[in-house]
Amino acid sequence: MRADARRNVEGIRRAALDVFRTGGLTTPLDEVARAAGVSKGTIYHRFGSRTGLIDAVVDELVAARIHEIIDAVDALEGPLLRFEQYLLRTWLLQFDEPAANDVLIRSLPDSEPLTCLFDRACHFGTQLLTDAQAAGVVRADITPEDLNNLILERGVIVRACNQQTRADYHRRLDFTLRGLRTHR
Amino acid sequence: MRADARRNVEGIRRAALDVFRTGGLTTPLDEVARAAGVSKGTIYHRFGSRTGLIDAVVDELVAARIHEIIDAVDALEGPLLRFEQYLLRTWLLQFDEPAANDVLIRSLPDSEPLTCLFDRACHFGTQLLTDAQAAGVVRADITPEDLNNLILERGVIVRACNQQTRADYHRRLDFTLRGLRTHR
DNA sequence: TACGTTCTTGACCATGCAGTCAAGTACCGA
DNA sequence: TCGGTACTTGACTGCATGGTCAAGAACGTA
Repeated sequence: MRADARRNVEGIRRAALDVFRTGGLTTPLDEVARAAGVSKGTIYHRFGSRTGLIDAVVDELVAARIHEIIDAVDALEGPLLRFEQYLLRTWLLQFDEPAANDVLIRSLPDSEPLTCLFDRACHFGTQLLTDAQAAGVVRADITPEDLNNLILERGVIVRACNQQTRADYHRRLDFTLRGLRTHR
Repeated sequence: MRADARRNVEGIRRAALDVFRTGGLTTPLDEVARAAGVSKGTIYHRFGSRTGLIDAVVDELVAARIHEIIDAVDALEGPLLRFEQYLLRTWLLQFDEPAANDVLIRSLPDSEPLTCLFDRACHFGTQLLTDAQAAGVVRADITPEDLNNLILERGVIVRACNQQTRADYHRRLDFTLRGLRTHR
């Protein structure tokens, strides 16, 4: 690969990271091209498709964030705390990072590393749910699909041009969490 | 107005009711035109704009449904029951009638009758919330804006190509409702 | 029936996006 | 320095939408 081509590929990757970070993975590729100082054609030539470009950046962009959550929650004690913190942190990530949200709600043609990432998170959540239910602190009638749906819903909400402040968003998450606990 | 014109206006209105009922108020006007057996131009000539057409059908299409809810809830006793039934019925309406949902989430340039309809529902909800809070059965930290937001969120969710069955949707609404009640 | 007025048509413009490719440009080794 | 190959460009097609308007069709009255 020629020197200028290598430079361009790196430039596009960096531009994509930047643009996707703030705008999500569905941002028009023209914007990435403009940010990288190349033409759209170059992106397609180098990465094949939007999906190809996403694959090339998704790890650096999103994977770390999701693994952070899993690790942080894994360090906590108590089934209710673990379950609720997992949801809470995921929901906040969805608010803060449109790109992570796109992965979590699968708003894209499933690429391989993306699907893998999603499945890992999904599996972890299911385990937390099961544990919390076994301990009797979370409603027994919640299914793994419900959990999945709770994250999906939040993603859709965040996406639809959210005008609420982060503080309000955060405060309201507590309403939803309370509805999942068991009560006498 | 000529006889054929009057016939067309009626046909368009009926087609719009039909098409909007199933597809929501943002359905392409070409579809309405096709269903009415006229060209798109005729709709614009007769109703001025999409908003004009909506104004001409929104009452027959949506107003009745929303008033039904208000009346039904108003006949109930008990602040918690009233509050929860209002939310529940509204959320189900949003699932069942995309057009009503469009009104509730204000996904359109606000036309006058539409705004009026929305405000009425909003005001009624606020009253129910206040009553329920005064009775101590609903969390005191919920604001009227939160209530509004709960409906908005549900609307956005329903809109984003919902694959869940009505039964699942209904079942999951209970999670959210539970989160609004007071608990020791 | 004939003609002016009302009405309708559908091709047209504009916008915003994905994705492609022939033609032109830039690199780099000989 | 030169030439061939690698690379880039940006104009193009295609699609879906909202909305417009000159020209032709239909009505209904005289």
